[in-house]
This record gives sequence, structure tokens and C-alpha cells, in this order.
Amino acid sequence: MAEALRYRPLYRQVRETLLRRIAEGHLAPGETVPNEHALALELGVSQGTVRKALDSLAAENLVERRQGKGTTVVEVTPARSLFKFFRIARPGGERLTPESQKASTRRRKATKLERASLELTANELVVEIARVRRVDDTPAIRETIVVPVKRFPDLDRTPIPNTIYALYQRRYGINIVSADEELRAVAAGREDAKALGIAPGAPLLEITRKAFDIDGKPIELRLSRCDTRHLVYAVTLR
Amino acid sequence: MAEALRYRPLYRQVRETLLRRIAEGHLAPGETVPNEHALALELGVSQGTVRKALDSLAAENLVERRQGKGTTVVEVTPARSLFKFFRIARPGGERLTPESQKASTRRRKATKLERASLELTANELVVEIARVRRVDDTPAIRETIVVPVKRFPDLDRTPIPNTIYALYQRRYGINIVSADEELRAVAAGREDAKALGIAPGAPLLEITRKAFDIDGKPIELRLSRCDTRHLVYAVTLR
DNA sequence: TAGTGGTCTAGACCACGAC
DNA sequence: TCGTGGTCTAGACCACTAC
Repeated sequence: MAEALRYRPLYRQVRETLLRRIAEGHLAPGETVPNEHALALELGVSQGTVRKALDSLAAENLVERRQGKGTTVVEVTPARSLFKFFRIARPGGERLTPESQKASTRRRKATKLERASLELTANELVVEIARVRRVDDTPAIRETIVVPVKRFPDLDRTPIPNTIYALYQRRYGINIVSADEELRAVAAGREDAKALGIAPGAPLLEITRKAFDIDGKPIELRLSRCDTRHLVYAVTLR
Repeated sequence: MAEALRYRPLYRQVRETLLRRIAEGHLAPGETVPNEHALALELGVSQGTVRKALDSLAAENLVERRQGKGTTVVEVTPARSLFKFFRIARPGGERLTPESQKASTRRRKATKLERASLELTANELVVEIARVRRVDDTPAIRETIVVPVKRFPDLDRTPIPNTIYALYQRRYGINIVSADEELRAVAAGREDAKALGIAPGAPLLEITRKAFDIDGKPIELRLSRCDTRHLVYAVTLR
């Protein structure tokens, strides 16, 4: 929904120009952005205005600026993706790297709830990915991911890597930049118990995620159930 | 611990001057800060430098800037405090206002773990506050708060309000600005079951919080156990 | 209309990184 | 030594709020 804005500062327009170039691939992840002076000349604004636009992109972690080096488009590396969206850690805060296994994918019609959440039309198809993730060689998280086929045409015929957001960016040009999560405690069902090697009825941490791209459009739904006997979900509130 | 910095930009120094004035009460919460021009004149720097300092404080929600009005020191109002640190919501995202009841306070020696977490010396005393919080007139959260007596001399003889961080600021001049939380799913114990009116063994969401002040010093430990049958812990990752 | 913060410019100089 | 982003200045003009 494009808003009819009465007034749009110059640096916002510059920002949007750069955003468009990133989204359309003219500035690829990992690439160095032209320097401030060059951009200012090209766009016909002052260096300070370009700076303000770049700073605002840096504040959202879309570019990275380094004195003496330059400005580069942020790449969704496995490590980066993990640190941002994978909040499971050891008690005390030490970050973890989970391993995935046995990812199974299938294509099906979206449920009513999925259509509402992902803004899909009737009868639209989704890809569902189910996998178990291990930590310290022990099954710890049971995960189900749902994305629209429209956006990810052949995802169900693609091997699923450990860090899937890097795949979204590399193969489909979609940058996941934010996610809303809701957490609950639930009792393990029979399937959970089998997959995670625990007793049915044991308490599990259930995480419901809705992930968004640069434009704020919902892209992915994800449900995770975690055995938190040896892990925690860690978050910092500011 | 003052760090020996090789180089400290002017606007950082201005920022610290203003921070000191807030911390020492020369600029009280709710008060309007002198305008940019006046501050620039007083501190002998340019208006742009003052602006940068104020913007950095605004980015951390310590002051609030409004075009045409001015810059005011942020006050920890109950509503504000809630939205920032109270992450419990109804499924779907609607924010809630919990009510507290039956807060009981006592003074005791800190445990070893508390001494380590709060950076206390041996034999130091803490105040422990226990309460049950209700949502929709139903007990939903069982909460235990631990703070050092040193910082909160007579807290155990003070009525505990619903939003305790406003009390920290108003009565003790301590601003809680960030918190680390760790979440787990646990089975309800007998005490939990009694307090929350649920069956022993039912899954509960356990939240462990460590809250920090402006200087990054640990101030408070908090343990909450939530019945998440009708509530969720909601968080946005960016 | 007056006063505030917000934008924008142009140019100087500084700190950092790479060569 | 050079090129990059980071800081700082001085001043103009704009948009929002209150009177």
C-alpha cells in the first residue's frame, strides 16, 4: 500500500533509490556500494544527504559501513542469519549452531489461516518443509516451514540447506529482514515425542514465526517446538 | 570503569554531558531540554554537533524529540514501561495490562548465583518480591523479583506498584533501559499449580530476566512462570 | 507569527584501512 | 600515500506546534 505522503525528504528518496537497486539486484549482496561522493554526484544531491540515506540503511542492517573501506550490501551468510533469527542458545548466552537433517518437502493447498497470514488468494499453493534440528548431536527442535509456491517456484525440488534464509536471498532474491514471534509452553504430542526422543506430555517451547521481507510483506510461516531442558530462547529487550 | 579511549568525538562528549545531567537529576524526566541553539552556545560547539548528540539519545529512547515542540527527557510511565518490557500479549498481538496482587517482600542474603549475576559482594543482602499477576481476572503469571538492598534501601517497606520500573526511576533514580531474557518450557510445580490454579505438571513458560541500567550495570533478576494457554510471549526480531 | 526541530548544502579536517 | 567513511562547522531554508 503506497502511502500518499505530503512531504518526502530528499534523503528518503535517495534511500528508496538505493533500496530499489538492492532489491532489483543492481547492487548485489556482498558488493561495494559506490562511495558517497560518487553517489551524490550521480543523484544530484549533496554528500551529506547521501550519507544520511546510507546511515539509515546501515541502521537497519541492510548495508555495512566501514571507515577506510567503504559501504557493502549485507549478505545473508549462514552465520549472520543464525545470529539474527536463531535465538536458541545455551543457558548463559552462548550461541549455538544447529544442524538440520531429514528435511521433507511437499506442496499443498494453503489453509485458511495461512492464506490470511501470508496474504494469499483462494486455492493458492504452499510448500511445506518439515525437519528436525539437532544440537550437540541430539534432536532438539522440530520445525515446520510454510511459504507460498508463487514466491518460491521450485523450492520443493531443491535441497534444503541448514540456513534457509541464505537460500531465499541467493536463489529467489528475497531478503528476510524481520520476524514476529509468539512463544508458548505446550505439552509434547506423540509425534513430537517420537521426533525428539522425549516423553509425551513433556513441556516444549513452541515458537510461531511470521517472517517479513524488505517491503514488510509476509513471506514465511514457521512453527518450532523445542526441547528446552538444555537450551533456552534468548532475547534482549531495549 | 572509565575507558581509556584514544579518540572521542565531540558529539560523544556532548552526549555524555547530557547523560550526566539526566542521571544527576539536573534534567528531570518529563522536563524539556534546552533547545539545540542554546545548548550549542553553552557548550561551545556547533548546533549540528548538539543535534547529533540529541539524536543518539533519542535513538535509545532516553529523550523524545518533536518538531515544533522541543526535546523532553523520557519519563518511565506505566504504559511506556509495559510496552517495552512486558512482552506478554494475546495471541495475534494485542497488548495486555496485567494486574498485580498479593506482592510479598522479604529481605535475605543473596545466593551465590545472585551475587555473580548482580555483581554483589559476599554477604550482601537482597530484597525478594513475590507476586502473582492476573490477566482478565485470572491468575496467569507467577513472578519473583530480586534486587540488591544497597541500591533499593527501603524497598521492602514500600508498597509495590503494578509497574515497578516507574518506582525504580521515581524513588531510586534508577533507569532500567535494557534486559536480557531467557525462556524455557517447564512443568508446573506444586506451588505454581496452587498459585495459578492449574494442574501440577502442566507446561509453563519460564522467563528469566536480568535488567540493566543506563550504565549497563545489572540491577534486577526476575523469574516469571506464565500460563500460556491464553497468552503468548511476543517479540519482534530485526 | 515566533520558536522548535528537520533537512540540505558546501567545505574543511580527521581516523582508519589498504597498498 | 591515497581513498574511504566519520566528524564538525556555519548557515539557509522548511515543516510542525503553539500562541
